[in-house]
Amino acid sequence: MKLEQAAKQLEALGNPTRLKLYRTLVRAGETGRPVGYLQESLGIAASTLSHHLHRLILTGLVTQERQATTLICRANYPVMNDLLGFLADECCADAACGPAVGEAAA
Amino acid sequence: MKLEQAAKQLEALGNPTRLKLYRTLVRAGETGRPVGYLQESLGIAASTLSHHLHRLILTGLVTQERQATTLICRANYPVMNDLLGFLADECCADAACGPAVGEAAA
DNA sequence: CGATTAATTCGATGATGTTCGAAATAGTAT
DNA sequence: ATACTATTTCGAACATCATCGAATTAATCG
Repeated sequence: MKLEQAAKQLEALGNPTRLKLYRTLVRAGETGRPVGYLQESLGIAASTLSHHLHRLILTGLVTQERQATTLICRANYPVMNDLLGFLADECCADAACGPAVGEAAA
Repeated sequence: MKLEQAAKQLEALGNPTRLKLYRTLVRAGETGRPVGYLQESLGIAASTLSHHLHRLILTGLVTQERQATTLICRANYPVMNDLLGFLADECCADAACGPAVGEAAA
């Protein structure tokens, strides 16, 4: 059931700390950011960050790759596009919506 | 801070029951749906539905209008479009994303 | 191997969320 | 006013979440 998956991803983004975290990664692009950088950047305990990262990774919104001792985190853009598509599809299934939103699902 | 507002809306949609509820309203269009209809449709206790509706209304995603003894609920499309715009903006601020998503923010 | 750096897991605590049934409220019609 | 329908609020039980510090694991380098 696709709805369950979408709900999990929305819930993952529906926390201010995680949304900031995700935004940071999205803005970082393909380069990604090391966990340590994110921790300093957000100013939270390493264990708390690890917890939030884990949740984002579980939903597929974020990926990790090791580089020696540091872990590089990256936003998973296709997953976000799927989520936007789901929302746009739901939004425009039967109803008239704002301009151009339907395009996101294409 | 716009991010806090977006996080609240995402959290509101990030629960399977509420996402189903919201989807039903979105598909109903401007006609909307009475609370009683939604309750039967979702098969949950009236008090539970009322709780979820309240959360959606607090974030601005849903509106209500009285018609005699029944309350008509409607999806608030502009709010959803703002949310999609926020996500698309974040997504495409510095990074290359999938096709056409940038259009959702226009 | 031993030391060092980077990040996660563990364990605990307080806060918040989900759900229900029962009781209360809002609105209408007789 | 009374009765009736539609919905919300209340109170409670159980589950999940957010956060931290301390202890642990993973990976490299001397």
